[in-house]
Amino acid sequence: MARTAENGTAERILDVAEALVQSRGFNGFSYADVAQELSISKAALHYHFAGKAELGEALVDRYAARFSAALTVVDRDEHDAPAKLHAYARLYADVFKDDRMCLCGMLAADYATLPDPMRDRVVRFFDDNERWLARVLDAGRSKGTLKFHGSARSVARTLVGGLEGAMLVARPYGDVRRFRTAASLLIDGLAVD
Amino acid sequence: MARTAENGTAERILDVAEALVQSRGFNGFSYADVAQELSISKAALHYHFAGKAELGEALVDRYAARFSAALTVVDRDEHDAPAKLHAYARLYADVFKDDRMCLCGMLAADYATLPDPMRDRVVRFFDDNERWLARVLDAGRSKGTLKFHGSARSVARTLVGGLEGAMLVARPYGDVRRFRTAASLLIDGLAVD
DNA sequence: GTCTATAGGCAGATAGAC
DNA sequence: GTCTATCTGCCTATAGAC
Repeated sequence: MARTAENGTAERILDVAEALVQSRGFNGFSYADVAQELSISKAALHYHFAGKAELGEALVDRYAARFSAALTVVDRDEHDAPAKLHAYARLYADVFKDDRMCLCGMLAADYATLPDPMRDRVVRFFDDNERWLARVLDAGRSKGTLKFHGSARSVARTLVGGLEGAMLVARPYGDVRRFRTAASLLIDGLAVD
Repeated sequence: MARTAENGTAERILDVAEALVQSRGFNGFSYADVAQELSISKAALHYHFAGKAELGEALVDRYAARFSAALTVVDRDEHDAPAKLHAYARLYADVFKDDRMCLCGMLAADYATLPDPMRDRVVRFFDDNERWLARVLDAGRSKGTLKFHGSARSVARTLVGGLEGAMLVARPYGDVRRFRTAASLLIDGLAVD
């Protein structure tokens, strides 16, 4: 595989940084936090990621790639639109652990303070999600398994916002059920009677 | 009125700090930012608010009081449930200006890093909102002007989350219409056909 | 690749004069 | 009430040894 040894460390840095950003926000964690958690020096972090901005970019890239891969799996495993939507909501619910919320939802809150390259990536994440959802919604309406008013794109945006917001508000209560109930209501509202 | 002169400064501090927190988050602004904007010294800020934590508490208190007062006005001016819900959504839309989102939505993102007194106030804000909405929803269902599945409390939570999330996601796009479209879809889904 | 040491800046906060 | 001056600590980042 000719894989260099540094790969392990970079991944572990991303793992720790990701958890920190998801729970504390981009301005709520430091290189020192990551270094301490991994028992390495701050300087070592700078070897793998030039600065916080570059670490942030890598964070969103990896998160978006994983999410995209998960959507591909959903497309492969679920064949009707309602099932795809429930699987989609489950992806969000899986994120909701250890005080975490969606990485990009958190970064949307931090948006005003983010460097441009990170901003672009966050917007692209939402765009990709909306596109995927709009496709599922359109297919469901055509097949008669879903019904809704307005454009598929509008409903897709409402769903993304609704799920992100459900995580945001559920987190202070530390209660996953709060998220799941909201997610179910959002999606069941699209079911045919 | 026997109102002391310091009142003006404290209010202006709160105004500036509020705007900063709503756009940058609680960890994204500093006493120096507020001081510079008002052309006063950081030490002057500490005279009015002992520390950042106390400033944060005052911020949420004032915001919650204003929101509560606005809900009272809605109750007085609007008499059917659908109109109240639309007025409620308008309160949110009014907040969405100059890169701002709901103060408590932003603080929900920062929740893991907040001091306890601020946490309690944020949760209370959401509780109050849910209680008000649940009351409106129940009344609307009884009167036959609204229809929905599940408990009024669950739908209330879904609405709060949906609206907060709609702001969160619309902000990176700097597009109020994105928020309004989502808000309309959420509320129109409760209308009787 | 990882370390120690350190630079340079900004954070929140305090002391004491006016 | 507001100021200047200052403290302490943490932040991101770099230099240079191993």
